[in-house]
Amino acid sequence: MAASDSSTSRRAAMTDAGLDAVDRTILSELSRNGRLSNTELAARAGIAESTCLKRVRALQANGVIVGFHAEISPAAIGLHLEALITIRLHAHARGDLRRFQAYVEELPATQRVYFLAGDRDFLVHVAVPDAAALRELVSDTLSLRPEVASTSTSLIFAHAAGSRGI
Amino acid sequence: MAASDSSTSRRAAMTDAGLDAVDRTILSELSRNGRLSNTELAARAGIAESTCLKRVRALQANGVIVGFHAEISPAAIGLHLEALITIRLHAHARGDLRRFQAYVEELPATQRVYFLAGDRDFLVHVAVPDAAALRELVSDTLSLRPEVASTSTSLIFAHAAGSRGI
DNA sequence: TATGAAATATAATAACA
DNA sequence: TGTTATTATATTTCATA
Repeated sequence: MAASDSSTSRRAAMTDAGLDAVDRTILSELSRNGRLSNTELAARAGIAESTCLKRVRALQANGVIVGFHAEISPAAIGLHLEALITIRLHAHARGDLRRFQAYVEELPATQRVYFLAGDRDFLVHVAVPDAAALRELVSDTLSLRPEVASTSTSLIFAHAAGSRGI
Repeated sequence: MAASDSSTSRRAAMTDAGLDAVDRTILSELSRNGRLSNTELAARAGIAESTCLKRVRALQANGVIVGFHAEISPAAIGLHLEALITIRLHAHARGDLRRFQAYVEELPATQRVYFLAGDRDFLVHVAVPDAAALRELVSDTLSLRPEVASTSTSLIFAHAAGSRGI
C-alpha cells in the first residue's frame, strides 16, 4: 500500500497489488526458503542480483513481505502436546479485547492467535510439554481470567503449512 | 532426534532435547528474524562465528529448526479475506484422512491446516480475495467433496504470531 | 568434543551506466 | 534494470582447550 501507485499500465502483467511475475517468483521462493541467497534468488527469478535485491527490499517496504522467521519444531524443544483453544469472552468484557489478545499473545505456550467474528472470540494454537501443562494453561492461566466466559480445547494431531502457492 | 545422544551431563545447563542457553538464544533470535546474519547472531549469542554456524547447522540437522520462511501479508497480495473453516468428514471416509488432508493443503487459498482430535476433523486457515471466493471455496471446493460431512466457517478479524518465547 | 582465530570463498551492497 | 567495483559475510581450515 505504499510505493507503487494504482496505474497498472506501467509494469507488465500485474495481477494484484502491483505484483508482476518476477515478484511472485520471489515471494514463492522466499516463502518456501527464506534463507535463499540473493544470488540464487536472482537466478531463479531471471534477473540481475542488484535488481533482485531492490525487488526484495521494495516488497518489504511495501508490506508484502512482513518478515522472515525460522520455523521451530515444538516437539524438538520439548513441547510434545499441541492444542487449539477457542475462547469466548463475557459480553461486558468485549471492550478489553485488545488487552486480552495481548495477554494471550505473550503466553509462552502461544504459537498463534486468531481473533474471530462469530460466537467464538479467539482461537489460540498452543504448544506445551505435556497434558498437565495444558490442563494448567486452560484451567488456570486462561479460565481464571475474569474476561473469559468459556473455553473449548481440541488436541492437534498434526498441522502443516499450506501450499505457499503465491 | 539425531546427533546429540541422551547423556545430558556433557553440556552445561541443558533443559530440553539437549538445548543449552546458547541454542535457545539462537532459536529465539532466528524465530524473530530468520535473516539475521551469522555475524550478528554470533555476537548476540556470545560465541564465535564459526561456532555459531555449526550450532545453527546442528539445530537444522536435528530437526529443531525445520526451515526458514518469508512471512507474506495476504492482504498485500490481494487476499483481503481470511477465514477459519472447520471440517467434519463422514465416518466412513476417515480412512481417507491423509488423502483429504493432502487435497486441502494443496488448495491455493490454504494458509495452514490443523488435523484435530475430537468432533471436528480439520481446521483450515484460508485467505481469499473476497466473499465470493470464500463462498465458492466452502460451497464447492470443499463441500462437494464426498468425504465432507459438514463445514463451519468463521471470519478472521486479525491474527498474530505468539511470543516466540523459546 | 566443542570452540575460536585466521584465511579464503562467496555473497551482499553501492555506484554508475 | 543491469554491470562493475567494493564491502561485508559466510565458510573452511587448523590450532587449542
